[in-house]
Amino acid sequence: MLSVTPQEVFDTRHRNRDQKRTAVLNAAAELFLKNGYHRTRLDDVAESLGITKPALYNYFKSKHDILLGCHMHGHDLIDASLGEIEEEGGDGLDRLRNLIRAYAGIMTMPFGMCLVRLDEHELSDKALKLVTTRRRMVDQRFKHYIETGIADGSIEPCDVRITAFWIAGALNWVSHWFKPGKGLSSGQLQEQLAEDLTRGVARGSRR
Amino acid sequence: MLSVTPQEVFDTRHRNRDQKRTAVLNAAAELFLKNGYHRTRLDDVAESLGITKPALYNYFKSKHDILLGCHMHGHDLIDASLGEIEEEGGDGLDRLRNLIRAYAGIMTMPFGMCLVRLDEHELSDKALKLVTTRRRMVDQRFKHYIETGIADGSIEPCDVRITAFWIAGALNWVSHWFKPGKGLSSGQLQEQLAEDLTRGVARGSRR
Amino acid sequence: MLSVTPQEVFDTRHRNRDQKRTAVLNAAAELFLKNGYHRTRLDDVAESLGITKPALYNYFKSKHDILLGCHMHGHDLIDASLGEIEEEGGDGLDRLRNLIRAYAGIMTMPFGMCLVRLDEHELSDKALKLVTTRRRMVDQRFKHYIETGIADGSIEPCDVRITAFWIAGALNWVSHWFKPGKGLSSGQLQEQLAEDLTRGVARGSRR
Amino acid sequence: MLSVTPQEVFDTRHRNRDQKRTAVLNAAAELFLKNGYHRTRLDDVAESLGITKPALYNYFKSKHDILLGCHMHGHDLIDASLGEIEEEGGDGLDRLRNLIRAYAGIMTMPFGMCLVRLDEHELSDKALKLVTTRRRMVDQRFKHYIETGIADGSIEPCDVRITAFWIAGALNWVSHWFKPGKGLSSGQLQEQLAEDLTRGVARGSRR
DNA sequence: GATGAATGAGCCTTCATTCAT
DNA sequence: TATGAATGAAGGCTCATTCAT
Repeated sequence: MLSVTPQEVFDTRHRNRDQKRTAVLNAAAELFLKNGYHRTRLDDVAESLGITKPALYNYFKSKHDILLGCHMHGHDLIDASLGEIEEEGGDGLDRLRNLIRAYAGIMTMPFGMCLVRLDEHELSDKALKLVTTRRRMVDQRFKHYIETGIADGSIEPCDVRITAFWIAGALNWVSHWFKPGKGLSSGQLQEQLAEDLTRGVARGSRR
Repeated sequence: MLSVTPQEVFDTRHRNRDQKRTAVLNAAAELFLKNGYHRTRLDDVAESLGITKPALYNYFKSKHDILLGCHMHGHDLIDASLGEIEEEGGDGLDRLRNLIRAYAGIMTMPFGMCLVRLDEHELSDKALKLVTTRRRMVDQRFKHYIETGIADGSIEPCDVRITAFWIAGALNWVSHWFKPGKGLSSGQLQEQLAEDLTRGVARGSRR
Repeated sequence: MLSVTPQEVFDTRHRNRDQKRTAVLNAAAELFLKNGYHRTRLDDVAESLGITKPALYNYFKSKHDILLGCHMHGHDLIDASLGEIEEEGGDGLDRLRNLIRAYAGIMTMPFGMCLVRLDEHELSDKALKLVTTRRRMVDQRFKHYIETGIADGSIEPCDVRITAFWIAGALNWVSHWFKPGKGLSSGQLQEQLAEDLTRGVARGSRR
Repeated sequence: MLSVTPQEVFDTRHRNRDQKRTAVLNAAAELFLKNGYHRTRLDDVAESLGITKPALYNYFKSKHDILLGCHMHGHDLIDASLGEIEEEGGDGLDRLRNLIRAYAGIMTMPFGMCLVRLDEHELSDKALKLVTTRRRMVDQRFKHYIETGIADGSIEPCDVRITAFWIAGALNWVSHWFKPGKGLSSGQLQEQLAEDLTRGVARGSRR
């Protein structure tokens, strides 16, 4: 949680530049998710921050750049999680479950949702390559843990690519239907999915 | 396969209206998926059909209306499948597997992909309601079959809502990664997913 | 009154061409007056006649041409009246009153209203010249009768141009406020105006 | 007279908004009257002000809105006159003559001409209601003064509605034929019409 | 750094007119 | 002659971006 509201960030003149950048991204992500990238005008973003449109250009060089920022921020969240999971160790199945937990959690947060719900066609070619690369890294991690699990016997042999995709898909979709404060909490959901999505995958699940 | 190319449909002045409407939708869906809704100009759609932009207005009353048409067409495909599945019968698990097969197949086809990959924010309020209603019907079907399976003992008791969502999510995501002619065929994928996504759900899957 | 409705005119194949032209003009005039020239599409005109748009081009070569037709028809009505008034004779004041009566009557009829209420800017240069010429003829007639009246002593000396214009203006304006079936009838209005507009003009009206 | 030309108003970035709004209206009114509303493109209006089309949208939200602005400005002129006339007092006939003078003057000015010569069908429904309401207020004033005059004996009894309409019509028509610098001046015209249009109306004008 | 104003580029939509049957 | 379909031409409006203060 921020200790100041996004508007307050802009209240004082000489506040940290990164803080302001983040405030812009937060405001933009919220509006992009609510109304779509195209239906969100920079005026809307600026207004929600209590500043004016041209001021945004002090922190981002274009609207596309803000969109890219949202994606990058989302991926930063994922990467942080990936690091923690590695540190925690365990066999392939353990790590897969930890990844599912972490990824599911991210999909309940605005920047995580951005990764799935915002139209990637709006990214510039260069930006798209960046995003695609990072996305592949995540896919790789899913595959890697599955392969690890197969190798160490914690996971039943399977088509790794398909399995990784359907698990990732099940998780990505969370960003479309999860509503905070309604139904399960984010934490409960993480546990549930870690369990449900690995039940048919874990060793011994096949008769 | 069509017996005529999209361009040929417009070769003769007087041809079946529905055929032309469908040709427009096909062309639009392809471009929307490839380049995004916004980056696709009506000129592009028209050009790919060998006609001029205003001619499109003989078949659709706006660009938004074409988008809605894509969604409706996708849902028509789903609804047709839903009918067939009902006719086929079986216990809850059988039906769920049939639904997964059918739905996975649809997600490998352009109009199915449209349902997932095109930004719904571009739909008018009225159109969005239409789409949302039909989408809920599909969600309901997933839940219904799971409940049926629990009742008839073919499926282990579980959180129906969550289970329906993660299965649907795994399937929807197919529209993002499936590339025809690369890897598994659509048919193979359907079988694989029908098996994989129910393994942890079917009776006896829990020790 | 027509003995057939406009739609019926087009029912039989080989009806008089002029009859069809007139039917088109009637329909167009009504719509032009009701909705304005620009807001009236040729589709609307065609629909009100029970035919299709391209059929109109058998009788008029453009929408502008239809507009010109309305103007010409209106002026034909005036010219016919002018002829009758000349035949009737009388002194300048008598003729002026007859002119007022006739002109007021025409201003209560659709084609008369067209002359005043339709935007002349839509006429082509050539058409505008035609219309302007005929309009000047009418103005001339007003002036001529006033001059005649001054010469023969039936009308008090005055600024002929101004007088002609204000009388014509008073009459033209009828086309904006006259509603058939409400208030005075067209005939009563003609008498009233013939009296009112000449009271301050006739000999002896100045003390 | 303006102390700056219309173009100069837009020379500096930060100048009184109202001044710019008025400059837009002036430019638009001139072009609308000269070429008609439809044949005037916003590009034309912008060009005549030395700015570009979208800049107009800083001051008006649509082309229709500019048209409405012209009408409103015209009515503001009238309303200002109506206030002065009331202050000046006099009997019904005096006031009617003052009204004729003022109204005739307004009909020689661009914004006054707009009220009569621009096609009201281009106004939105809402705007049309606004305009119609104000127009009725003016009509009411004509009627009111005539009634007052009849009551105080300065005007002969007559059909008030018809009389008001023909006087107003005679005046409105000024906007169609008056050319500044040709023939009578605006002031002379006002006097002439105040005299001419009341000669047959004033007490004692009927024998 | 911030802002009010202005711009450039683009695209949807309309509709009179024409074409092909 | 009549029509369904197609087109050419045009113009209003939006909005990300830049300019000038």
